[in-house]
Amino acid sequence: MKKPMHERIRSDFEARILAGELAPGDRLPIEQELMQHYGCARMTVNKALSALVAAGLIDRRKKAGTFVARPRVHSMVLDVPDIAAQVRERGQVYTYMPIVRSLRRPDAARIEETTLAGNGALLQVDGLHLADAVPLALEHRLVSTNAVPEIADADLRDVPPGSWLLQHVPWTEAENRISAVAASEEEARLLAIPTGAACLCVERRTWRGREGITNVRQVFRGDSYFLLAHFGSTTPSGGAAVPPA
Amino acid sequence: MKKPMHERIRSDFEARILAGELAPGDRLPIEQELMQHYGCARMTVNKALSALVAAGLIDRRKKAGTFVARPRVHSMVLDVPDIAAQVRERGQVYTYMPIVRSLRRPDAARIEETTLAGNGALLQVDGLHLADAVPLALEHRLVSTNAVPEIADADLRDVPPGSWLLQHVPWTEAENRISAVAASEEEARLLAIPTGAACLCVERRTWRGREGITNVRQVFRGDSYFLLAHFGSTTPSGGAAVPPA
DNA sequence: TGGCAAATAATGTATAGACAAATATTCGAT
DNA sequence: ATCGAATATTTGTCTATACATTATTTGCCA
Repeated sequence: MKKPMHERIRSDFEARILAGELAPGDRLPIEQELMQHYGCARMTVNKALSALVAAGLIDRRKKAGTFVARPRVHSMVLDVPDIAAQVRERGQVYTYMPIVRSLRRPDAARIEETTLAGNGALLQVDGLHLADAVPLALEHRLVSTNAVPEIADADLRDVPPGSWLLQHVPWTEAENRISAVAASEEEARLLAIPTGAACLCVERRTWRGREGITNVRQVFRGDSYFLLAHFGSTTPSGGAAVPPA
Repeated sequence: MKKPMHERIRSDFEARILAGELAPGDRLPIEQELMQHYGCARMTVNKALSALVAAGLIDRRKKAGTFVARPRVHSMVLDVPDIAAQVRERGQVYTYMPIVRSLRRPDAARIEETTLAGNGALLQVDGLHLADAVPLALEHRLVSTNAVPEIADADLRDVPPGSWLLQHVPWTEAENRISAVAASEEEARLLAIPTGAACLCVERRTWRGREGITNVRQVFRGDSYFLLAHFGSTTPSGGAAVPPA
């Protein structure tokens, strides 16, 4: 319980804001009052309030004062799946089935391919993720050989390329686009579902600094998979896979 | 150009880390060296590095030093949208069309309803979100009147209940379940899509402390909507809606 | 009254110094 | 050589003070 002073001030106000005791728009005491109330220096108060600004809980304006911010976006933590690990965690047998592996030039008609490849080549790796021998997700991946030249020699027959990349290439930035799509005829055949069935589609792009590393599109059977995102103190299990019916 | 010193130090290292010049695990100079290099006081260096710690870009250990953090693989930030704000941000006209509003006892057969309501009543609010008069999402919401007694008197004819709740009730914990579903016959009719079409489904539960506030299920037209999740420093726009074709 | 300029109140940044806390390293005793 | 204690290094916190910045308010003047 011997938290530092600035942390105590910070969490005090965090708690009061989250509890609704301080409503959006309410004004907080000025730093002078707070340093008297807590019996500390102004720099200490300032550090606490700066942290709340960084967290988006309050706004501060010179001469005007400090105010509780209006909540805008709900930023939540999304647990991005490592499919293999997740399936095994459920006690199922995970299998990866390679479909396509080809080293090629980017298709000039596709902007995202030329953007990713730069002046180099692309490795395309398609495959199927299975849980207990039942298709779970179809993966289509492009890797920039500029960013990851080693991958041309890697053995990707048993290891899914996502796991291989995680081991070998650190990334600094990533973006996921999550949508619902109807299974195309080919996707449906590979996933053993009817054409047009609802599937969860995750498209992820990964960078190191400005340089693109890999783009991947994963199509999950809609009846077998969902993603979990949460916000708060309790940290439940990560993303979750539901066994195919 | 006249950025404050601590901000200059912070962004310097942010840039070098994101560019890959400083790789995960690399050690940064100690504060003494940095204050000499930048010609400033140690508190200023410390403030800059503290900000990078808060951003998750570096780790610091006493006596050991400061190191570039390994990117957390599993968790990304998901920006959960306020639908109305998002649609307006795209320059479209947002409309909310109420469908059902009923104050009732929880259905004893549904565990999630009794759990949410406690010993109080439930307000059920169903409605349709439209962008430029085209259906975008169908929303089914339950609100605990124990947690939010004021909502019984609120005028929810024009304001979607999600926006109203955002303004009036802060929450401390939330969980999202994201999946792909096929539109039921009724959903398809309201969304003006074929029965069975792929839709993105977001089911969110929200708490303040231990007390449940609201459960909501939003079904988005799959051809019109996706979610964005992000990891990294550059913070682009939040979740995004695509105009219906 | 209206508009512009000065005063003022609040936050923002920075300093030098001090001590606390944690942990890697060194050194000593077994 | 091994374990444990002492030491040194590095970050963490806090203070008291100073001046800069900015937006609000006041007040003067037309």
